[in-house]
Amino acid sequence: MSRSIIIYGLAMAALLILLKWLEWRFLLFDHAIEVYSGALALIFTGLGIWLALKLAKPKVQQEAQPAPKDQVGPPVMAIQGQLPATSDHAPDENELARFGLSGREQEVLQLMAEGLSNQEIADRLFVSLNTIKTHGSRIFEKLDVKRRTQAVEKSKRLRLIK
Amino acid sequence: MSRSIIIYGLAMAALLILLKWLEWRFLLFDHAIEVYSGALALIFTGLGIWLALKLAKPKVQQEAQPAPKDQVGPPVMAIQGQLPATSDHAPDENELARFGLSGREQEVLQLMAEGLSNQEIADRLFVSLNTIKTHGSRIFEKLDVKRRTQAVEKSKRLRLIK
DNA sequence: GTAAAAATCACCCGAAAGTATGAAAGGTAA
DNA sequence: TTACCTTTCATACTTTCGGGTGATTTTTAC
Repeated sequence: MSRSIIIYGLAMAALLILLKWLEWRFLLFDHAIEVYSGALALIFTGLGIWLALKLAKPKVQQEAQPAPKDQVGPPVMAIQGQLPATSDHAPDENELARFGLSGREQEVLQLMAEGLSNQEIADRLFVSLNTIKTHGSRIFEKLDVKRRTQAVEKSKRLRLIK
Repeated sequence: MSRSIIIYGLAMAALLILLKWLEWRFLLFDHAIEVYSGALALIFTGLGIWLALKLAKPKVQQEAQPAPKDQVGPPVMAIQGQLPATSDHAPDENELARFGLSGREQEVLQLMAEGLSNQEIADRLFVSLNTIKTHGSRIFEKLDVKRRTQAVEKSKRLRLIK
């Protein structure tokens, strides 16, 4: 993205230099300025379109390698050795340990992932709403996310929960 | 869309006229041409961006509507058994049609699933927060859920989104 | 060209989520 | 016993979500 801006700047500089050259080259023309203007306008319109598409496109940025969906092959060999044979629906213990989620926190996270509200989770676990909020904050902190939706996305992607 | 092009044409004309006026007004400056060029470049870059945003909007999805005919063939069992012939990362068109989500709604839903807040989605799609809220309400209504977490859970389970 | 659908935006308001801070009880290990 | 962790709960506060309503503009379909 920032690269696009740099490229844009370079293109702008190059075109202005080109303009300068044209100015010197064809100074004779009376209406050169109009031609220049039109060409400039068209060129930079195109540049703008390109820029807009560049900037509007980038959608997903992955900051972590999604855990391979299949336990096949000789995986990239995790950060700290691992035993691959995890079942399809069992949380990855090693990944889990990486974030240090306590048992209760995992429970809450699981229920969050199922779409329950904090109040519903509190009722389900027979604790107060405030307690769930506290757990929630801890979870977000440990997973380094800001919202429950992010926590769910990340924990599912990393197979922390089923 | 065609109106956008007309507006673009008019804007270009107006700006060239403005340029002509500036030329007459400040002809004294030696480096006026550079200033003009820079201003023109910036203005038309902006115009290009605007144009791109206007024109590039309805470029992808759409035409997801032609399936009101409920060919209730294979869908329901798609949860885990064998997903229909669709690729692993492509939404299930049949399921999708069942809920009648529009193109924009699918986009918003996808971003919700990635953990973005309404404000972030609004920024990403270059629309207002209120618009995203409206889309959200429609999505929840169509999916028959109450919260975004539920919408994400359900749509992922039914493979409405990747 | 008109009608319908989709997309956009606004305002209000209550509910839910999340932050910050503090604290108390119980279990565990050094 | 002390130190630490987990779990529980509370109050106060800010932010985000989501419902309801109404509206305009743009696109698409006929």
